[in-house]
Amino acid sequence: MTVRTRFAPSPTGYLHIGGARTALFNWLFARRHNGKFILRIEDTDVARSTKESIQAILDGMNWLGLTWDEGPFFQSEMFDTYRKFAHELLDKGLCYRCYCTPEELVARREAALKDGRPPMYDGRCASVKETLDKPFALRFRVPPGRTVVEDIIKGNIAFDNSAIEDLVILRSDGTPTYNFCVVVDDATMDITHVIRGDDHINNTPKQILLYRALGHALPVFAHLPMILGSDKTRLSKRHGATSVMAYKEMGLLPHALVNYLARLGWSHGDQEIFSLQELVDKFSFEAVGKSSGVFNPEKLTWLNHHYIKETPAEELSELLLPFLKEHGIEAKGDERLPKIILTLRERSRTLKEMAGSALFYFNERVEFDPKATQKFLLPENIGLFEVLVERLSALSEFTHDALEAAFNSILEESGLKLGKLAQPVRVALTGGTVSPGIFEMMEAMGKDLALVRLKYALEFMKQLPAS
RNA sequence: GGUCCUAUCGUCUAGUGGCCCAGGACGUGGCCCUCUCAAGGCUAAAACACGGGUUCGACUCCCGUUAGGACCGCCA
Repeated sequence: MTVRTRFAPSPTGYLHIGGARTALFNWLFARRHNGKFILRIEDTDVARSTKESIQAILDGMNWLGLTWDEGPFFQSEMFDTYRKFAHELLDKGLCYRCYCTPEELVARREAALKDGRPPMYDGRCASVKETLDKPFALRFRVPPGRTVVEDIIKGNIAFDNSAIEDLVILRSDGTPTYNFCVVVDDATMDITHVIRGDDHINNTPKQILLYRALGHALPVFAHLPMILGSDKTRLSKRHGATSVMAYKEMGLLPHALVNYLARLGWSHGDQEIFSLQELVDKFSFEAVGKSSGVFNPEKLTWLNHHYIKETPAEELSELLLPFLKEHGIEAKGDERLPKIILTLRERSRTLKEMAGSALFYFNERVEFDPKATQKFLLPENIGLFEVLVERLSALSEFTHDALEAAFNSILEESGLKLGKLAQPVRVALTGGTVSPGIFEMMEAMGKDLALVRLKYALEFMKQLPAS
């Protein structure tokens, strides 16, 4: 039997971190076993589902590379199927008409909660024999007994059916409800492994009962532990960005997120870095932990930095373009870009950061940081800069090694240490005191721009009142 | 209130009865390297929630306590 897994988000918002991990584990397991990964949109709540959300989820999946083999299927297009199955159950007496109105139910639930009783449906319509001329919902008749969920992550979990209420499977407006749709879909789509968050554990016995009522074999269940925020409550906006696409906008590489998410709840010895292929080869539920985990943005950033350092400069060039554009820089076609990136990637944890520190390579004129100029662009350096401009102008090759040689000759003649020359030059070229190493930076910048800036700094120093 | 899940450094985790006075990674501190900032190398501090069993021997098995979390809709 071929493995079939599915990811079934409801389109009521963007793809969030937790959903992405669920999708990833489904995808990984399917790939690991040469199975199929199916995407199904659970949009039975017509009021809350939006087209934008569907697109946002698809975008998130595509960005992460979680490609699906079948779908996307939409539950809203399969209402007839659910109705058919629901009425079959009604014919068999496995469900019944419930004439209670939503208002009555809400009132009863609140009263029960207030009295400290379980807010369960009391089953009062279960014994109504005649068919009334009133709107009704269909409720599943939960049989007595015990239901055991065999979960390959959590182990066996037993539930007493008396604690499970007769759930509505078809609303009074004829639309089906979640638990019923899930079962009908997973059954008809031949899903072999239901992999989802462990917030669904309490739904599982209901679904098992529904499977049995439908006469269908059970899938294997795998309930993943939750992802928590720093305060150990369910991850939400309060904890920072939860949208997958927000991480794209922050300049994360998709594989960094994939690697991070995979390691959150799953492990393979002490290994931290995994290629996609390694993930596929090594993934197994035996190595998935049972306890929830706290989402740690710092570690994600570390991984991102790692992958930035490993990505070829040419590839990074393409990825960096939109981030530069945000600063008004159109760098497409700029041949210096790969070299520029090589100088920056050791010190950029995100693409956004990289773009931010690349600005001085592009802007017409550098913006002098007053503190930096006060400390380094001093009149006493005028002579030094004049010699430097002269030597550098004469260079036929503006490369790291040639520049280093030119600098060294000046240092030898003046008896100065590199730091004495490098810092003023750095300020002249970048406006500040922090930058990549000056030789690689100058090579990446190009001779023309470097000389323009050195000359400008020279003028700047000459304007200064002599101390 | 009920049902259910979980419990190793701040965080992610290794550990499947002796290899553990508990290993790795992120983060944090120190040192080295150094033209600044990084990167890199070395190094330090940092954990088996608690109490009972079982066993020659428990981080590992069982039971309880405590603490966290999730769920209890004609939402998904």
